[in-house]
Amino acid sequence: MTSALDQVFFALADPTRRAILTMLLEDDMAVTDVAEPFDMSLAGISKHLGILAEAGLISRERRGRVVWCKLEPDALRAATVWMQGFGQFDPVDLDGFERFLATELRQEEGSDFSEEHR
Amino acid sequence: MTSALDQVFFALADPTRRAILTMLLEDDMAVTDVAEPFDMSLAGISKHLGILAEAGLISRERRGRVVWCKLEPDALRAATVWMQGFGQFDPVDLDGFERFLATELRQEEGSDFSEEHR
DNA sequence: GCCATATTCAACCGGATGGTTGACGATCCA
DNA sequence: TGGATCGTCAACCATCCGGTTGAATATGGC
Repeated sequence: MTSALDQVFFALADPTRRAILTMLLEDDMAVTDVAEPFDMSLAGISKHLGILAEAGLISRERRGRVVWCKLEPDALRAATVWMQGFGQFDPVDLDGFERFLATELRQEEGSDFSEEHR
Repeated sequence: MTSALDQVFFALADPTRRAILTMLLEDDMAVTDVAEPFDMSLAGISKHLGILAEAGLISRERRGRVVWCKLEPDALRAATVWMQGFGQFDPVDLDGFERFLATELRQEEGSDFSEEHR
């Protein structure tokens, strides 16, 4: 039996999947568009999306022949609560987040997301 | 190159490792005592501790023949900040944490931590 | 109906994970 | 010195992960 926490943390442990979540923060996206920046087969991305969906972090809705992916940030709540038990952290420091995202992206990108995710 | 975020989330994705962190919330512990509640070899636990230490979530200090494990909650900061970018969550709700911990432990324990972690 | 587009499924592969056991290195104590 | 305790290391094993390719399944447009 894998708990919800297992699935969420596991999903977050992969840089490609975190990058996808970050992209979805901007707006809902079609699978093909999600895949575009990555140097990976569409099937590969589809698997990652499956894992994110399984963890509840995104939802997928087919509209026509396009499957739209939508961020479901509520799935992070349990994990956040769990982590908060380990210390008082600055509540919602969005500037800090921006800075952090910037460095993470710089780390994980080549020119785009295309190289060395492992 | 595995980023710090990779390592932290990966470390948190395992219920045994989360249980260890929860135990260390109470107090520093010797490796043998950490291992005691689990139905797993000492070497197995030692590996988990290695992963937690690698992620910076705990530190280990040998004093005499005993190795003491200490929680290092600061390692969670980056991960927390990252997650906070995805939504406003209740700032530091310790009651919620207690409730959550309770259910998690109920889920993961048999009578103690001894059965079915996978 | 037919072809192109969008996405997933299935099989496969190398490498990583989570666990084991057994030997080894340290340290304490009598 | 010798024995017991504490912990890690090394080798091994089954399973899982992240990726691939190629076929299969919708759906839309002409």
